[in-house]
Amino acid sequence: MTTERPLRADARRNRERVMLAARDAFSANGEKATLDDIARRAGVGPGTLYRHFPDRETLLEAVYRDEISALCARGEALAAREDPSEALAEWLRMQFDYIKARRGVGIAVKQMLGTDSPTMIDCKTMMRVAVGDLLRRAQEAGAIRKEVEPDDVLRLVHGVVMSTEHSPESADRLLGFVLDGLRPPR
Amino acid sequence: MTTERPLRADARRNRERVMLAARDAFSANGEKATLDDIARRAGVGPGTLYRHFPDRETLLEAVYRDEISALCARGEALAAREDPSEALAEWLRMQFDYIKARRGVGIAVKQMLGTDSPTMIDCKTMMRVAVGDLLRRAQEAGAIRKEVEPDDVLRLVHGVVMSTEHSPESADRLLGFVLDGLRPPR
DNA sequence: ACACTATCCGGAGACAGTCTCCGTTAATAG
DNA sequence: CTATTAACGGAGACTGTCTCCGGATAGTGT
Repeated sequence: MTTERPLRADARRNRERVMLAARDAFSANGEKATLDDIARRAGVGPGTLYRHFPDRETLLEAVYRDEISALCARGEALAAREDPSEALAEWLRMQFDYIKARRGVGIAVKQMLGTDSPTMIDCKTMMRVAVGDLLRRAQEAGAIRKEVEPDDVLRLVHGVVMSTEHSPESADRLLGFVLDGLRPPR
Repeated sequence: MTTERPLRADARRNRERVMLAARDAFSANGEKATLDDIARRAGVGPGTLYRHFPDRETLLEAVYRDEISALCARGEALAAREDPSEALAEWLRMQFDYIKARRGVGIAVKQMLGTDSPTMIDCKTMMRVAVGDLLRRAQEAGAIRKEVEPDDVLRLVHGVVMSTEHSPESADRLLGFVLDGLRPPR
């Protein structure tokens, strides 16, 4: 067990600042935001940034994790809905909105999606749990095929989101087709 | 009209070499292949590489265009098949194989998919034509909904390919769902 | 309030990759 | 064979990533 000392006040503050600046920079400039620039915007030196986040990837992961976590939390709130099919669809739509708003983050994360870092595994797990719940309800209501798995849904929606990145107007249309494909063959 | 002088023999040869080296490097190392390294592998100086391809993007586009072109040619051959539904499915499967083999190229291209460079527009057009033909036949055979457009198919398959990049075993499964979603609601 | 020290800050700079400039080489025309 | 000029290739400017360490400061004990 490593002794978990709490961060010093200034350290915590700086860490927070960097993450905010990074979130904005990645959202706006996508993957080509420079780290030194993020440090400058955050009002800290490059050294400080790199101490908190050893490399580009770590910083990106931290930002991404925050966002995913928020997304999953909103998913839980939806679980209470009466119509399970609509709840699932609504959650998927939320993901679209997220990607639209944080376009750059998505792209940047995409590049390192293969890396099985603990953070990434965490994110995937969070997502799986969130969608799993909504999916199960929709299946029990007979709106979705029994053999569909949480990962299937995640991958499909992820795929549609990615491929409609530059043509958002067709996103709903495609999502519609995909959802139709998941319904039980009557 | 710019006078189109034919390339000098050595220039043509070097250009070819660079493209080969680039294709291999991108396939293997993905987006992080360095251009100077590609030049070295191709047996030319960096200056030569940059004269033929002013920047990273141009080189990538050239490689990509070649591959897409080959893919479309193979699509035409499929158009002769008897079963149009199967021909379409087969072509989509070919795309999977391509991406699997040239993983890095795909990733790298993804990052600049927004750029509406002439080359990219060309590639999209080629693809649209290729899939349009197969799609129309499948629709006439009643295997696919009438309202589905070529772009829908391209985006969907592109999405599935992207999102199963790291879990190829589920690609067929997902493609199956997607195709089901495109079939006429009976 | 004061001093002490573990912790943290920040910027100079090492290193790597992208791309340019220009003197040299060699393909092609006459 | 010579002249012309397209093309070569490497030295190096520039930019972004990341490291190192002297100086500053929050937190702690007195």
